[in-house]
Amino acid sequence: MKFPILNRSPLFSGLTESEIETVIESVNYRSRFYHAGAVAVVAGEEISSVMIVLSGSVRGEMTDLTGKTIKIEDVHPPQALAAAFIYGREARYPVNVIANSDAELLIIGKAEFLTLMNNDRRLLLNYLTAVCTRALFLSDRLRFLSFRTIREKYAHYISSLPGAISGRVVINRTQQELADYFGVTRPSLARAVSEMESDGLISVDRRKVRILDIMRLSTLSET
Amino acid sequence: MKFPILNRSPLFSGLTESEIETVIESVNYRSRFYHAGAVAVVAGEEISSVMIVLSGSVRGEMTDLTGKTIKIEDVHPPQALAAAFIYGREARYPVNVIANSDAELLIIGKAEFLTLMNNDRRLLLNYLTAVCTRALFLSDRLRFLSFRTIREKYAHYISSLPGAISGRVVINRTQQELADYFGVTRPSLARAVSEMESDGLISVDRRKVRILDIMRLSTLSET
DNA sequence: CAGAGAATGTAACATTTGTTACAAATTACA
DNA sequence: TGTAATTTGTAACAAATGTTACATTCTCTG
Repeated sequence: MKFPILNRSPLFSGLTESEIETVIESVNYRSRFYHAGAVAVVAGEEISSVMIVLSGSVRGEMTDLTGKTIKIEDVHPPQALAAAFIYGREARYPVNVIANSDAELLIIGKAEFLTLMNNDRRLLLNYLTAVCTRALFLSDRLRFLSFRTIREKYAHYISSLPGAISGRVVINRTQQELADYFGVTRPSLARAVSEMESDGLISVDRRKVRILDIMRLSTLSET
Repeated sequence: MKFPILNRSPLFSGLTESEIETVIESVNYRSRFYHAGAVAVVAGEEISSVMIVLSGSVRGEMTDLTGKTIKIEDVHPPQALAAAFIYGREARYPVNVIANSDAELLIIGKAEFLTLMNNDRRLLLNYLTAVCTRALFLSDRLRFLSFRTIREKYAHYISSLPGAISGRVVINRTQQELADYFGVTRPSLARAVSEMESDGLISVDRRKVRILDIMRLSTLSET
């Protein structure tokens, strides 16, 4: 098989190796090598293809007006670049894409990829699942960042956990992870939580939280 | 035609009235009436169908543990409910959906809708465009909410406008809209902007902004 | 072109969060 | 089991934002 790594790609899940090969060979794909440091995509460039990392790794990087760069994220095989944006209206790459190491990308025109999905329901469902799951994730993140105060975020968060109705929940993240999820600093989160505890809203033992005053807690989630 | 409103639905754009009718009639759809106040969907319910508002209107509403409700948004014909989430992994409705007035919803099972898309490339592309555009929108919002300070958001915002390179940009939103977009209050935004002006970073005349000190401005966008 | 309504500028004070630093408790694992 | 690393708790001060209120400037429309 030409690109064995695709076996592990969610986009091709459910297809056998030979099916993947058949599918790929049925379209006008190309693969391109990039030396370490080479620019694969410039931010703002229109998205015209599906680009899948086959080997090596690339990173997304933003550049400001002075040329200073900020790394956004690494993309490893067999992930695709900006997968959830490809068919968006006037979709453009939000970041520069640069090879971390020597890397190879599989490139399939987006019209061709559409044809592939049209011909194989599994590919279609795989892609739809990926895009919709991404939208769900983004929407979920957005909800928490939209709450004004840390107390609101925390109240909303523990209310959505299983066990909230019984009044006992367990948070399965570290405080740091939760703080990152909320977009705040850890000490600020810790302070907000301990204040909620001294206000009698909750009682906290590390990751175990008891909800003591649902009424007052929920007034925090108001908009 | 049975559901003339679908003519104006982005999901069916590019199809003639009769084509839409043919498409719809080819699957197991149903339509359901809801009296004003009736609950069409309970939050947390698995998304098993595409639901399109045909008449009347419905609203998304969140309920907290005490039963208090917060209205999230109205959905009018011919919009679909949670369109971008439908094929997500274990996708569930994030909100309760309640009829504002007497309303009619068109309901097509998601497997059936998948078949429709498989059979008509235009439907497929319409849906993909909708979902990807939504992902783009969410991702864009998320970026701005992720910046810590208002100055950072503003700097990043004006840097991304056409004309930023030439140093002159025009913001085509009201201050209030921009503040909402950033998730801050309007007076806070106004203050931040006027402070940036007195710091010599920019010069502002209502919606017209001149970028005076790109270097210092861009250090604000660091992460 | 005048008046109403919308948008913007600004200020004082309250509240919230960030920053930094360190101690205490827990966990991982050699 | 003991030690290092991680995680959590807490505090003081600085910085940023929210809140409220009002003045000013623009814009639309009769």
